[in-house]
Amino acid sequence: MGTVSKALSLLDHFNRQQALIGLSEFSRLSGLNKATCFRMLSELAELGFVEQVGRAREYRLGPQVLRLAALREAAVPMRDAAMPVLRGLAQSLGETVHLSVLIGEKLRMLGFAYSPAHAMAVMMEDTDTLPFHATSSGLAVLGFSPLLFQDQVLARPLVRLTAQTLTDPVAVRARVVAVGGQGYATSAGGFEAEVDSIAFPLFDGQSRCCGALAVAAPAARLTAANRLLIRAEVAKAARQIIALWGGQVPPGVNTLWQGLLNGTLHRQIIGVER
Amino acid sequence: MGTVSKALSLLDHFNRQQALIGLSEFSRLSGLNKATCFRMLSELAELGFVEQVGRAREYRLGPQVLRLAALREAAVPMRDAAMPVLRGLAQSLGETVHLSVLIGEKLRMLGFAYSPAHAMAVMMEDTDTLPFHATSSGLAVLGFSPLLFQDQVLARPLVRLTAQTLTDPVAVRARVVAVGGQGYATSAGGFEAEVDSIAFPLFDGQSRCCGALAVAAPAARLTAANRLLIRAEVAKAARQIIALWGGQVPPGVNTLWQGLLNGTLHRQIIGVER
DNA sequence: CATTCTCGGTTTGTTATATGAACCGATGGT
DNA sequence: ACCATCGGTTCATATAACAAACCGAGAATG
Repeated sequence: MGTVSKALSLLDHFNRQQALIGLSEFSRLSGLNKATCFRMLSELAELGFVEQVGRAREYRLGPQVLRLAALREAAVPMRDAAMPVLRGLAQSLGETVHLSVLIGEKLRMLGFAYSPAHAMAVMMEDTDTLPFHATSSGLAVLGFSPLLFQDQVLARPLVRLTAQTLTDPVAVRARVVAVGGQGYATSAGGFEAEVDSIAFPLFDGQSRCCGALAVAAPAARLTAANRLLIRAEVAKAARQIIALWGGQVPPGVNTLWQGLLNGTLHRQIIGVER
Repeated sequence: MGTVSKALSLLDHFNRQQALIGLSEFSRLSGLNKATCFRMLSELAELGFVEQVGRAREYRLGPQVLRLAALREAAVPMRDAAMPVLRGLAQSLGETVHLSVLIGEKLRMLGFAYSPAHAMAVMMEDTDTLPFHATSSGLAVLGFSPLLFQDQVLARPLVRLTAQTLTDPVAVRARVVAVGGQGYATSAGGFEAEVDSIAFPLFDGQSRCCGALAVAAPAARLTAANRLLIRAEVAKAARQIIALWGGQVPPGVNTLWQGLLNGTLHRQIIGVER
């Protein structure tokens, strides 16, 4: 691994829980020598990627990332474009919604939206990187990614997070194939006990899968009827986001999704008649 | 300069005009060897800081910066907090407003807001780094920075941008001292001909100057009366932003600003009476 | 008040890594 | 057919990163 990668990997240790990290802690977290960490952090600080704050001279992310993000959004509106859709979806479903994108070989959370509808909701604060094998988002992405990428991911150790987590590559592969056949993915308690989720893949301009949109809810609230409604709404929102991003849904997937929408439309009409 | 700095400096060549940069162009812009650029960009790409796009495999900023910016904003709301104030100010004044922060030893633009009030407005698209000696923002920051920092900045070559640009360190130093005495800075055509601006310094929690809020307008629209109104409004907005950032205006500056507000209040009353 | 942590930061010889000139095949314009 | 330029690669060389040991300061502990 090159020096640049090491330095920038330091930034990966920041998360919503741990916004402040000291030098020694960086050394511990990264496994790098303290002197190495120091030099890297000094360089990062000089460039504004981190800044030192207060009493203990701990480090936190610096203002430079804001500038770059603003530039990126000006060139390629992505987060700004998607967030309103997320918020709308969270509100209409009354459940937590989150959006993740493929960065390198990791699936990373780009944003989320809560609903105030219920006192109990799935929290996403501490989730940064989504395991492919244990989340509906991960399965959704795998389901529409090249076989080569699937193999790479499934070759990595599949960590057990709950009693329900699938840790057998063969079992996961089967799920991935199923996802590819139905156009979306579901997960039941694989990431956190009693939390189910439904995820739809997102596609870029070349119809490559580049992320996922997911709804996560307490298993108890996901009745069969709810699932149908949610599935349809998330599909619609995923379509919106893909459109906003200038993406292109692969034809095969498109027809799969059409089916879902029609089915729901049908049920909604029935619902009105009742 | 360390490798990390070099690699991250590559990202500085992106701007709103040039969102896509090829390998050779990077080499030219940065003065680094093409092979060096390639390796660095490859590493940056792997981490998602840049991504390669389309036909010519050119590079652009990647989604990773969005993630980091979202984290930073979650920890230290800054841009998100300030932007509404900028927009409000732009609207109420009918002029372009911009916000810059000190990153390392550079003053970099973090955001701006336009007003639709006039067909002719000052554009900020292509401004990335503000020269200290040639902008009101720069002078505002210098006016409230430690002497050591002032010296460092004034020791650098002072580039002439327009016929009005002050390029004599002694003259600039005099302006800086004056700024310190009046609590804000003005600039007339020093950055771009026929563009005047008024800037107020911003302060962090330790009362250190960390940026500036500025209004830039065509010189013709800045009548004496307008200047007074603008000065008061920008002062108010700067106060708001500082408060939102958890900053602290130094006592001396605070009394200076009080004077400005009172003066304007007086004039506003007169205006109403007329 | 002395002891002992751990903290952020620094030093130094060693070694691994970044560097840069030349090169390659592809592409596109003339 | 030519030439220029593109993104990307190779390899000997030199530079910059590395790890361990060391500092002084501050907080906790006795």
